Amino acid sequence: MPRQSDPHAKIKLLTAAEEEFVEHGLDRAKVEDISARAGLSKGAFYLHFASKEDAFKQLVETTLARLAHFVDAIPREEANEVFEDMARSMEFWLAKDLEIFEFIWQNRGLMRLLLEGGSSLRYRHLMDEFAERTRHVIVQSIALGAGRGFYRDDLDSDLASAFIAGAYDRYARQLVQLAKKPDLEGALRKMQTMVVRGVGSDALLAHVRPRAAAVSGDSPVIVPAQPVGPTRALAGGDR
Amino acid sequence: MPRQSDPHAKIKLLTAAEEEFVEHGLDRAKVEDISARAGLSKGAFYLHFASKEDAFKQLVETTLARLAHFVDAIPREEANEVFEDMARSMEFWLAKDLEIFEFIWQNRGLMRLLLEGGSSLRYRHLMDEFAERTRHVIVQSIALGAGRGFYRDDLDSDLASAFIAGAYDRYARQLVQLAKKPDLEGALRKMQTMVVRGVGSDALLAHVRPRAAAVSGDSPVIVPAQPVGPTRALAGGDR
DNA sequence: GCTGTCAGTGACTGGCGGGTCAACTATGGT
DNA sequence: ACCATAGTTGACCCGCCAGTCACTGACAGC
Repeated sequence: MPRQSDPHAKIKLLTAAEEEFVEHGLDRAKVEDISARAGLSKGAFYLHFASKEDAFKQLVETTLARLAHFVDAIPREEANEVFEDMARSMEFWLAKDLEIFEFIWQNRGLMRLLLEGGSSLRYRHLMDEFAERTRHVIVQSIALGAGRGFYRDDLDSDLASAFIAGAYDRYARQLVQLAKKPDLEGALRKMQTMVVRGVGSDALLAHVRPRAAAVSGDSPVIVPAQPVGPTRALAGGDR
Repeated sequence: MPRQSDPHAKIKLLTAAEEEFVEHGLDRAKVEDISARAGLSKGAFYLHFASKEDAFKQLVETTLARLAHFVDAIPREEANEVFEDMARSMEFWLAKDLEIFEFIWQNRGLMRLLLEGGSSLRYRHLMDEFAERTRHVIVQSIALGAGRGFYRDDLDSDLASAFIAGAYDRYARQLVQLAKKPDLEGALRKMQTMVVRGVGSDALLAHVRPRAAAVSGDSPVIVPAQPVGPTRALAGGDR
């Protein structure tokens, strides 16, 4: 049994590959550069991966799988009776959001690549699949909340989902660009407040920042600079 | 003066190029395929464009310039006194949104490419520039509205902008995927309602779907199927 | 009809980079 | 020491495609 293979080789290659993909996108990342960055040769790369795309797929699939794991857990937990209580329900969702966005932060390089689409059009389906799967979980999860009068009854479900998804989606896109980790919990709490104001029933709304806002705790920032208006739609429309 | 050039050649090439770019992305679109689709030869392509990227830049730049035109017009129009009246102000914004989304619909092929990032990472800056420019216009435009008490004073401006931009951004992404043109005005009106509920002051809120919803006109759809909940973030998936 | 010009052509070139493999090297067993 | 085995290397091969250019032929003017 002569010569042992470097047990870290594959990990080093995956790390290097992620960095190169994030920097240049799938198409323009070069296998030579990936192996060089890992301190190995081109040949070594092909000992561990069938092709450049194979490495990419492994990266993306494992990341999305781990992300999906958080989502898949929801239906089970939701059978719980906490959902009879709106306040506790909101806390549950907040905790879920926090878990998910924490993961996004930790994997911000790859997530940025996926969200910004540097993975060439042929890989959109991976993201789409994940999205569809998530949507399905959400639909069944939330049916409960709907029955419990959590939401306004005059909503257009397509638009409301665009509305909610858009807000969190955009925050995710913003997050992966940051250099320093922000106060995730505070941000998600505020986001939840705005979303609930937008689509929640009056009953649910009562559980959100009960009355006046500026009491003490988590600094409701008053910012005259860059106020907000009903446009900015579009593209990277904001920072 | 021998031989006239086909006056439609460049237009045919641009059209074909747009289609190929939309289908395959910048990197994988082939100049041969573009010219073939235009019914011309590869050589003809290079009579009109310095390179493949040149054609791409021309397409993107002209489209973004036309889009920016709508946005740039806002500050001038906003000097108007309609902005003293909240209801008229909302109608103004709605009209603007409609104009912009109408344009997006008409150019959905290219917009899809830009939003989904099939243009290789090196062209993000074009979109980013546009976004930054838009942001600037919005900031100065809305400063007015803030002074007039249009918005809640406990907003975190970064998050509120993510919230608003996200909603419209997501709707744009959804729109460019559709095969059939939806009722844009109805959709944007509902979106505005949700957004205003999320960030508007109580005063502004009073101008939105005054009281109960289901009166007559624009069908407030009640949809038990796929209800909506505070999740779906993320990529197409939303929280 | 003849000629000069120039839009348009498409075979060809060059190089880039994904993927291969014969040679090389480190290691453990005898 | 020497061999057998398996990990590692990087020069090489080759397909692909952006970009070139000598050539073709349509057309205007005479």
